[in-house]
Amino acid sequence: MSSANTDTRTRILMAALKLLEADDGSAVRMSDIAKEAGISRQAVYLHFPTRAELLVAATLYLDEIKDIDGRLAASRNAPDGTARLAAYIDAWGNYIPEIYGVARALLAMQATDEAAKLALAERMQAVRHGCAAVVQALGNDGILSPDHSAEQATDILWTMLSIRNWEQLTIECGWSQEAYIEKTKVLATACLVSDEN
Amino acid sequence: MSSANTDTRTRILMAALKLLEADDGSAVRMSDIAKEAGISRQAVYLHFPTRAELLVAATLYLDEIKDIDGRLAASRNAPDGTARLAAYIDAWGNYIPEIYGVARALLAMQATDEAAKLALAERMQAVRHGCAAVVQALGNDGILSPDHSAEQATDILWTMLSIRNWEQLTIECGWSQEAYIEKTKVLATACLVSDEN
DNA sequence: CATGTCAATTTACACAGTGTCAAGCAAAGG
DNA sequence: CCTTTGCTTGACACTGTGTAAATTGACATG
Repeated sequence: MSSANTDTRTRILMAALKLLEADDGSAVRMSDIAKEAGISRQAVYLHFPTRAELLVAATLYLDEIKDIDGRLAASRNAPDGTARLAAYIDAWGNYIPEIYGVARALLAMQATDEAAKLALAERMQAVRHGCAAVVQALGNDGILSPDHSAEQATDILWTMLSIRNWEQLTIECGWSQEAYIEKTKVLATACLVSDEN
Repeated sequence: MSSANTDTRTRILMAALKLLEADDGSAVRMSDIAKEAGISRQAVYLHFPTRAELLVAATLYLDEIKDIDGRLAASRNAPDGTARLAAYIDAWGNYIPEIYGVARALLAMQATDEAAKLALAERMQAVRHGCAAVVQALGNDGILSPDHSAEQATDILWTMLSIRNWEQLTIECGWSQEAYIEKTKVLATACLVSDEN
């Protein structure tokens, strides 16, 4: 039946997420996921033809659970460009640690697997669209730095908000999540908002 | 003989670098390197016990060839903090594309291989030291932004100059190398240099 | 009740890539 | 001439992914 089908599929995804959120995300094997889900390794392949597709499905499932769309959408209600920038950094920046385990596995896979690469690129493009909207709002307020075109400003914000940068600042440099958020707001403002005022 | 030994070892490293600089760096296998060097796969293992150690040796060899130390040292002669920041971004930023192939392979390996991870971390710490020196110079000139401690400023510059950011801006966003260098200078200045003056 | 279907199982296997091991060979140097 | 050094060939173990075939158990429908 379709519901039992969905249950097993969901169990696999939950098992994958649980393991990916543990310390070493990239080392999760199909057999580990199967064991965690309480089914055979081959049964996993009945639901997901490849490891890459399982990981992609896991990220989509995670987005659904965490309601990333709703959280990012909240930043669209901010009254002006500056508030919108801050709200977007809050929403996305605080989302990163929740998806880091899965993202890390996907990030590692993209080096070798084309499917993983495309899936990740697609998801990152969604973030880029959010950045473009923020830049647009800054432009509408007339406070976008004249140093950059809208396109360049989007590239800059998108790069500042990359998962890799979050990883480097929090995990490698030891910044707290709060410090990361606050500093990123300050830096993004310094880079994108014109200072005459 | 020791010289013949060194010759073969060097041939292996040159072969590895040649392949790693080609399009898909992470897919270079031990057998590919052996073939390129004109020796058997097993002979490679006589010189390098693991793939990770070969890659690490390749980066060290590349640094030697490209004289990274000399190039980074040049920035130490800059007259003031601002010039030193610009010189450092010039030196390191223009070095990145030359080592990108090898760096990418090492970056991909660090997800699974502890040796690769440590080697890369060590090399990146060298860059971080350069960043710390630049921040120190800015501090001596009294123009370091009061928003950040010296440590934080170092973390920020180091993160801005990461290979991942170069990759995202030039390869994914399509910026030219010149644009990357110029923009990075502007952004680093906006983030680190206090604007009262 | 018989039949078909569908999920999942077990077992087995193909394949790629890393790393190990053993035997042998060719050249240089005492 | 004999030993050492550097490399070769060939075989093999191991891990992890993905494929395939035969089987079981549940359940629904004629």
